Amino acid sequence: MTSEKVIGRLSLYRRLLKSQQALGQSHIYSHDLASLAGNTAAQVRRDLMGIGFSGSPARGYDIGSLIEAICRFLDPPVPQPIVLVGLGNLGRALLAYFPRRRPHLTIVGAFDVDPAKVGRVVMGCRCYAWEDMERIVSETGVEVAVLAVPASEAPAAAIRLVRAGVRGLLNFAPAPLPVPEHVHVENIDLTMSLEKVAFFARRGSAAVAG
Amino acid sequence: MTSEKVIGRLSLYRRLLKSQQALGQSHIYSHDLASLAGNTAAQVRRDLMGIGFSGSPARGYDIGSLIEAICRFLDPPVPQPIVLVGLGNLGRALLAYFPRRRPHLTIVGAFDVDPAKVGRVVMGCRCYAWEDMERIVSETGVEVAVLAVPASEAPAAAIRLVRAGVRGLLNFAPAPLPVPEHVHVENIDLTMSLEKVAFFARRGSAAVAG
DNA sequence: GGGGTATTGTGAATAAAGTCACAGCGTTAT
DNA sequence: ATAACGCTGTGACTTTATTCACAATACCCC
Repeated sequence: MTSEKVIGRLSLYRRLLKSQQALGQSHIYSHDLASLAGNTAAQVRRDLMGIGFSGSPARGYDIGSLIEAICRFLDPPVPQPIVLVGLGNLGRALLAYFPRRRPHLTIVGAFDVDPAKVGRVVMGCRCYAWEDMERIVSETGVEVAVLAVPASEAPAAAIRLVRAGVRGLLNFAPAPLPVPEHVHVENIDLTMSLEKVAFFARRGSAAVAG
Repeated sequence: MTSEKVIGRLSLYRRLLKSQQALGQSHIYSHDLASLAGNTAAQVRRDLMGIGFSGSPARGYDIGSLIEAICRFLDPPVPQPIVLVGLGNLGRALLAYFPRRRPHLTIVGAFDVDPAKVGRVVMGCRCYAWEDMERIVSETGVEVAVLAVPASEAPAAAIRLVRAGVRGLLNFAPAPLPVPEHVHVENIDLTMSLEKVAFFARRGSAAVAG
């Protein structure tokens, strides 16, 4: 009932709600949230039903308490540290992209094979030695890693991370990761996405995908 | 029958097949391709059925002709030019990531609001003036754009691109794009993906998503 | 206060995606 | 030759995801 897709949409709803809140709105209808999120009112209502949140027929949903409810549901009870593996162009862009200190998800360090990068602080994030990865990850209890290394390095890095206790990987390398059942892998395959867009741009198709 | 997801998997199959080919293999079984792709043999067979490709019961699929068949299906008949909009950290990383000259999809230029970047060549790609976007895009017949601008700029940029003839957008900005029906938008929402991974890392769930 | 209105919450229906399972067949071994 | 094997191609089925549609509800206006 709380599948992969629902989690993604809840995260999206939260961000949209925050931006509406910043605009001064206090309530929102399923219909309006749906049009911001690019889906249907029925889906919004069902998703919110899934986390047990109720609105009022007259005012819709209270934005403040809805954000709070989504946070309670999505966020870890205690802040969750994350590491970035690979400080190439993409790794640096990701550091710049993610706010230095998200409330509950913080990138606490980076690793790179290049010894020249070790010890340096890039975008406010310190780079540690490649060999120390297992030790640091397991000592600090990191359970989520972002993999931004070349495809050839990705499988080996994933194995090392999993051995050190990682249970979730955000993988930008176009390579299958040989991880055990209990590890969640989210692949972001840029080439695939670009090819999909190019394909559908030629067809007259309308779609919005996460 | 040839849905969004199938297209994504075909693109993935092609890459996996190419790498197997580079390793010297000439044939592959649905079972083996599935394990590379992280799905099931039945799904591989059904996907290939969708593009009308047949293998042999004894040898499986001929890798060379399968790649060719996927190319015929996925690739544009004539090379397709692409523009990158936004030359910040992420834009530069994307230029570095995509091979300078993919066979059928080539990034032919970039745009940025920053006048200091205009005229420069970054990662082998020339940056043009922000104001010239409509003109250049429509004159060169570009139909696909990669949006790597801040969320606040994305909707306006999307509108301008669509007006200039763009029919497909790869959008990295966490903002809904107000585009007409016929324009295909593929959203890559990094924050959402990271939150999903963090969420499932705490559960004991196994999944692979594109 | 009472009727009208617009919205929520949700069971039921529909659609989409993925899996099963088996007939058919080329290959190989005997 | 012929039998046995293991794969593909595919109809039927299962599961998952989404939409429909409507009763229940809170509010507003008169």
